[in-house]
Amino acid sequence: MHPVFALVDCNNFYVSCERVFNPKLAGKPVIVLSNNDGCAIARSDEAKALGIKMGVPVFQILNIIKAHKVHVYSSNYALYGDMSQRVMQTLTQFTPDIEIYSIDESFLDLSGFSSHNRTEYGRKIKYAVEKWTGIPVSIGIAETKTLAKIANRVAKKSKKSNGVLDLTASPFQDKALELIDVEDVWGIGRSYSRFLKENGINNALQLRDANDQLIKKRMGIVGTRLLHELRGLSCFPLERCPPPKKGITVSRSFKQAIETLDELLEAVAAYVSTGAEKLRKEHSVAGVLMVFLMTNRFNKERYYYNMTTIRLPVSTSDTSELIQYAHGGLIEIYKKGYLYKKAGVMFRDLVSETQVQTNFLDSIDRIHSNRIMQVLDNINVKMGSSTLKYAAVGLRGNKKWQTVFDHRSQSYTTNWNQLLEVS
DNA sequence: TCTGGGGTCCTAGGACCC
DNA sequence: TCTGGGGTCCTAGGACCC
Repeated sequence: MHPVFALVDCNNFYVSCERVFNPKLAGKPVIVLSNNDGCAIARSDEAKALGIKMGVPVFQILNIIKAHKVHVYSSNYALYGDMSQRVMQTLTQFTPDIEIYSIDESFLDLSGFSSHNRTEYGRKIKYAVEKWTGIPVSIGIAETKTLAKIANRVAKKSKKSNGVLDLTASPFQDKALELIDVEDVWGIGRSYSRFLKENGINNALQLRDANDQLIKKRMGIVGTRLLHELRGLSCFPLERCPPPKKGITVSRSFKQAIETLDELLEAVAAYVSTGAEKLRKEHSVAGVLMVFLMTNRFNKERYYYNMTTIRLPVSTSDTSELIQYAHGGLIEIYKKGYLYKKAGVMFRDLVSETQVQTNFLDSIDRIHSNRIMQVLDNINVKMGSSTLKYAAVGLRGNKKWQTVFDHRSQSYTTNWNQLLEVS
């Protein structure tokens, strides 16, 4: 029997989250910005209609923002994460066969439903999510994940489908595929779409019917699987429980460029702190630590990037220990005389904290340091993150590297001090 | 002047070994 | 002048995703 997937995708998710708590934004152009209020990363339909592209730097669209009174928000990940959980919880009420694919998308397994019930069930799901969370969603249904993605896209576009489209055994499947530009197919990015267009393949239908050898030669096994998926042969099963993370990265662009090693040491200490916190939340320890720093990547003159890899003698999630190693690495790769714009740390070779390989030369009291980390995490959870932090992060406020969010909405759902006022 | 962050998978090539 | 072949492991870079 063929599997059947539904892809539930929140419409303009970050914008929709802002709208839930500020209904006046309905029907108006709204955008949400990346860190440091740098780029537009979410746009309402009205903002898209104004020609605001995904990822465009804000300074390039200031005139559009002004002329059309676009509402601008800094990103508020605490809020979006919380709203995401509510949406996913609602979906779980409908089926336990769910794969949470990203902050705003889930695949559901609908194989058990007969074909004439699926659209109706999709409508029920859509209605429930909107009613219980305030977030509008679209649902695409098909035999493979790739086709479900396409169905979802058509569902969003076409008035007739009204947000839910079942493409399984549909006489309109070819028409739907024809509507989808090849660059909008899941798995086709800039480089592949250029190649495909050079070969006269412009939409999903032409890609489905393309020559296998041509695709295989340029896109390898990835391309072959993609063709299978478009032809209705499922290659990507539903992943009910996500596999454990392979790495954790924390990196930030600085608000202002910095030159001195001292400031970089502070920034890196801060990134290690958040990373180690994430590590402990996952109950993992890292075997490898990588540190990198770079100048502005858009300035080709005087560009510098460097990275170092540190194998830790004993896998750990201890903040102060990791800060020490990271500082060692940073000193190694720092070069004087550059204007640095970004730095970061990566934890790799993660394993569960229960299976740490101890080292016979290890001189650290790990039971003691584990207890300190627990106390630290507990206080920061209860009193707000970074209530307690390491001196290495720096005590002065107003740091050049610190990320800014000048247009942030309140943290309606996650902070007691900022509950929505009802008037 | 101003340009996000965090992931995964695949592949090619080098190092090393027998 | 001739100077193997094959396997594994690791890494860097490319491509893609949200």
